Amino acid sequence: MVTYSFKKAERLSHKKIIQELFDKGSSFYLHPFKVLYLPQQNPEVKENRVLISVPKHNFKRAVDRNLIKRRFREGYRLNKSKIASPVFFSIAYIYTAKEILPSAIIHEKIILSLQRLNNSGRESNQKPM
RNA sequence: AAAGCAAACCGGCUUAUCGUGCUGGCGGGCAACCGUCGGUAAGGAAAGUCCGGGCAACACAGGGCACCGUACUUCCUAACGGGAAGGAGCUGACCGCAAGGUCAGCGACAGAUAGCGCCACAGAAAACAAACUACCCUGGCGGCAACGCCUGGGAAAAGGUGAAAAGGCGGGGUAAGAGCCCACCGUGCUGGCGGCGACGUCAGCAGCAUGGCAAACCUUACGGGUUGAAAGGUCAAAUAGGUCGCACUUCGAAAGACAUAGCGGCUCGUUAUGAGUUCACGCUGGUGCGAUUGGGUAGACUGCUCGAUCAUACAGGUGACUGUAUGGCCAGAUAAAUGAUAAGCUCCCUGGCGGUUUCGUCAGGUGACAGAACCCGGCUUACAGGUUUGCUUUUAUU
RNA sequence: AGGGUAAUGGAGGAGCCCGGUCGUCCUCGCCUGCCUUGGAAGCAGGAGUUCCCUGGUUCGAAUCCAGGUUACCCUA
Repeated sequence: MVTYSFKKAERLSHKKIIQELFDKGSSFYLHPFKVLYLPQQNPEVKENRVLISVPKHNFKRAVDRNLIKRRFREGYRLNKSKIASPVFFSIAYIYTAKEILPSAIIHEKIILSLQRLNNSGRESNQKPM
């Protein structure tokens, strides 16, 4: 059963975890995103946690920033089942494009980024073994 | 009917699938939470943060100075720099021979005889006025004369300069002139009447001595305590500390391993005094675990949404607004919910076709400005399109 | 959420408080000429600015007032 929900637990909101993610996490660029990720150490966490950030510098109006965040959340919600990694990640998406992209493109890019995450997830899982 | 302007109001709708925050019922779970069925979920500006108030904490004898703000009058209001009505002024239109009147619009509209200061350039002169040209008079010289030159005086009427030239216009008067005198207008003062008042109006007096700038300083009147939900309150991990207990170890023959004060490099060391123990000298430490405690960090909860509330009706008031009655509950997020996709409808625009004023139909496009963050009242700014009302213009019909 | 500062030739700055001969000045840059075999330096001359925008006050605004735009900074 594929669930399309997007609950609070799947959102990254703890200051310390975010700080750790930005300090230690790996990253890659995939237009229009910069993606940071870090395998989670806490064994109680049973799902991936994600945050989306849209710089105020690029989008002055709050309406535009909200629109991008909503399109991202929608795309992530529909495609998150494609994550097939054995470890759970903290993920940060930073929207680096200067213009507002349509939903279809954002969704497509999210799928691509999730596939790359899967690859790095297998690697990090094999290393400690 | 169309176009323009102004004001007020509105600011897409429906369905399907998936999903989000808050919340009620039921079921499951120790709990966190999960499932399910319901309810509810952004704006007219939520924006800019330009004013005002509530609320909260702290401060606070009274007065003055300084600083900041406001500025026609009366009223509305919790309050305001907001609003309403009115006054005076300016602008425009219309009516009228004119005097004037009506309508609409506009504005930070106190004081320049309280003081100090500034008024570039030009111009003779720019603020206790002033004689460049032209004007008038006296005297002298030249000349037949007209007149010219020089000296002394009168005079602000004319010229030109300037943003502004010292009340305006007309008449009298004069050598020429001058509020020097007079009428009207303007200005100032006094008084009567009307108005709560700004002010209006009438009468008298003053011959005018005293331009502008206060959005320069300033004066007068009135107002202003400071800080803002990151306020404030409650609970409270971790870490270090205080106290108590236990265990181990160290010192000592034993008691026991305490108290007070000072100093320093202040979780500790050292000095002094006391107390305990010993005849006396001397001695009066440390580690670990557990319990408890004050403050309080991370974090959580609260503040947090029922209110100067909304809708309707009636009443009062020219109006802003107020009162009464009945009914309603209308976001509470916090790395920050209110969305995505699809279809249809509707509105507007463009084009084609049929009718050819309205309209119908097909295809395509478009739907703005913009996202609550403690809450209200305003102001300002942004805005596709629509509705209503008023005014103006044009066309058609009667 | 609350608060502050700034905007002037191509670049940086002064001028603003207290309005006028201010689009004035300084440093660098640019252009032309001289000098040099040539270049640099130097010398002489020149061009270039809606003083962020829109209104208002005033005779007159870079300067005073109001509203707006943009940029930067501070408060956890």
